[in-house]
Amino acid sequence: MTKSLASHLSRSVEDYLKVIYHLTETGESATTTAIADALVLAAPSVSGMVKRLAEAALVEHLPYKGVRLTHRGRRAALRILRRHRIMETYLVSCLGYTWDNVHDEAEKLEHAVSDDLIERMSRALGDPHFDPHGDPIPALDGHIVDVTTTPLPAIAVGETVNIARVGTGAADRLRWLADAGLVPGVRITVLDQQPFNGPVTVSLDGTRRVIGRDLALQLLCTRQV
Amino acid sequence: MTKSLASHLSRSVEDYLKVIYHLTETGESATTTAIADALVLAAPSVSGMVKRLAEAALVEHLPYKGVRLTHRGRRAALRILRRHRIMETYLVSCLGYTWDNVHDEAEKLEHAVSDDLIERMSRALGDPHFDPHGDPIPALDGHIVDVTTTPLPAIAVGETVNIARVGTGAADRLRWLADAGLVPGVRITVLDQQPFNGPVTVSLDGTRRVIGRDLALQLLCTRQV
DNA sequence: CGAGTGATTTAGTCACGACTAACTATAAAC
DNA sequence: GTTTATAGTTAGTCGTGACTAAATCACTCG
Repeated sequence: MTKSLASHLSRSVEDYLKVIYHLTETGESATTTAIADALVLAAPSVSGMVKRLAEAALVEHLPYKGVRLTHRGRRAALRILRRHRIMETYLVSCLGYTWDNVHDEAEKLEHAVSDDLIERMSRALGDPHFDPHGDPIPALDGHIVDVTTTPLPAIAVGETVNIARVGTGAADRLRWLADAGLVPGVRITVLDQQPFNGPVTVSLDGTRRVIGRDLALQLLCTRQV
Repeated sequence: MTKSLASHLSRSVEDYLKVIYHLTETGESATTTAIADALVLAAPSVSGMVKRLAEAALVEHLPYKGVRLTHRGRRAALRILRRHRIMETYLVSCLGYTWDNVHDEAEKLEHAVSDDLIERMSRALGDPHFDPHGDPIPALDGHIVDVTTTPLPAIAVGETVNIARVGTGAADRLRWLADAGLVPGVRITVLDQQPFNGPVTVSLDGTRRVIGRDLALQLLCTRQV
């Protein structure tokens, strides 16, 4: 029974929380400018909103230092993340979207759908734990699995790994990867690692793929299985 | 220099257009108070918005008289109506909603979904022409079919008709009707019409149903097969 | 025809969430 | 340790879209 006191958070507030969560999750600190950059807003707008978020007890603000989500803020952020990822998965699995064009649609819908609808979608999908990009879907209780992955360039030649996750949202890159068959779930063997940030060569279903450094860094792999 | 437009109408503007369309469609005149009542707003709020809508050339405003949609306003309203009805149909057909609880969800989503998504949903449904309540779904070009219906109390005893449409959105009434099997598409024969606004008795698949006056008025029927 | 009533509009506020301009804190450079 | 660049904050404004209070229009009734 979710008595979300934050009965209703505005669209903007949800966007801020999502960005703050993402920044802290990826190790960056959630500074005013980092948030402003991510949301494409002017810094003073962020300063103002941060103050309101702090008043609403969604973040703790250390002036001139940055912000940290409170427990409530984190719960709210995870709820939005769940919506976003379930939505993306649903659009891809049930409505023929491709993983490179779901993001924008999900971005708008995550603020509009009810909890009920999200749970219906989740059920229709068999309650998945990962979205099409391999990102973990937070559970209803806020629990989110933490998969340890290794970027492809750090995998030794000869090793066989699974692609677990793709760390980019850029549509053109995603399209290229999909065309090459390099999607979460597939198994690849590293055939060659060129030095000096050179490309990686892998074998996928017996065929060779050469992957540039930038892209290879976005392919996050797991060793087990 | 109020230019604004087409590109994106705000959520509020869309709601106003929808209500104005609905009012004029059902024969009522779209006066300030009628709009205010429908949207549960204070009259001055409506006055203000009507002015803005008129500046944006979405409505024509005859002060103290009421408002009429312009061609552009009508097109915009029909686009939203299409979204709403496709959405309702999709939620019922694909996500297990019942016709009495789709309205609110569709109400929020109609403002957030892209045209692309709506068309995907429409295709997934086989491009339906009617929503679960029997309301016609406007086509992409704005064309909307006009089905001539007769309220059940005006059908003569002995006549057999089809229920084409249900003219209420009230969840409790819809639930009762669904339980009784009185949904769009079914064929019924009028067995009795009590005078003085009394109930109507019909036969549905050989079983009898007695329907109170209020509800019977909401059942809009067609005679042709 | 004038008074009254109800619908409508104007006037003035408020909250939200963006912006620019200008000020201040922190940290790095000499 | 002062200077300076950069990041952050304050102050003030704007647009949207709601509100209340007060004025105004239109129509009906005596």
